[in-house]
Amino acid sequence: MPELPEAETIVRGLRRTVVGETIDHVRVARPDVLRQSRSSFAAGVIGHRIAAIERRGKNVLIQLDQARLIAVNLGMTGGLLPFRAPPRGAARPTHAAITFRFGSGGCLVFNDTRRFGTVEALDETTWRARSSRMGPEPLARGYRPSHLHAALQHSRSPIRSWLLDQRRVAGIGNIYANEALFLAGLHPQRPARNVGREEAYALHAHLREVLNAAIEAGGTTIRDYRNADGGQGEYVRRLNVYGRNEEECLLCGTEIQRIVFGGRSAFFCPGCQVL
DNA sequence: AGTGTATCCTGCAGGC
DNA sequence: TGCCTGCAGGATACAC
Repeated sequence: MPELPEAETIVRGLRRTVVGETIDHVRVARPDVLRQSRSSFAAGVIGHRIAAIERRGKNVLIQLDQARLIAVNLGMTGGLLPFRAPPRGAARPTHAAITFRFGSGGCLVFNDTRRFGTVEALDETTWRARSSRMGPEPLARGYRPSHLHAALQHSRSPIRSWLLDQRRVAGIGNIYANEALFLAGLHPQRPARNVGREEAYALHAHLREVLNAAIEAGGTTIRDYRNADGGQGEYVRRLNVYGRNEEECLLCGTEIQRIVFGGRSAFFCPGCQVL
């Protein structure tokens, strides 16, 4: 589910609600989302204060005191829901996997229907090593079009697969990869190394444009995704190709096509994106 | 270095 | 109504 814009929306919501809270207790309802034993996870979080909330790619980072943090990968259906008091009745999350209880009486729930998400307590050093294996942040000021162009030249893989690889660029998933490729006029199966300078520059600009616009819209809700307030992402209204197969291209009227490669659906306009 | 396939899960839509 | 198939914002491991 959540890509960079959805993770960013969640991060912004949590900054307003859970920073400053102290974790008094943790309930692990679904141990399979942990990447470590229940006991080392509990030992790594209990008694710690939440100092800040950050994002790296699609991961939400809950920064704790004493150089520790909780790294949350949201997977396909994961979400982080803050509550001022223990939720009752209809407000209760449907698939609570981990619940962090605060000294204030509030709590933070990692809710994940399919449980492809992961939650892990780490120290900063371990996280930094992990983070160094991920690609650059596409929205970072220092990430230039020339960097994208240069990196593309090393790979024969289809550009859509290249964009989904978190080791190459961090945070891009299937929705925004497809949308940016449409705006840049690039066929999803175009070999990365064949993308010319001008095209790479256009892709860089459209990637940023799509990600920024999606953040502004609060993300994209297809079915599961909800922000920290339970609201939906409005970017779904601005999708040009994702999920629009057999509909007309909004630019040229050609029928949007769906193909499958790399185990994922790709959506494109055969008129605007010629291989 | 690629690709295809399978795996981890649940839920929903569509066809019959 | 119910059963079946296919599909899903992700990540990884495997064989070829």
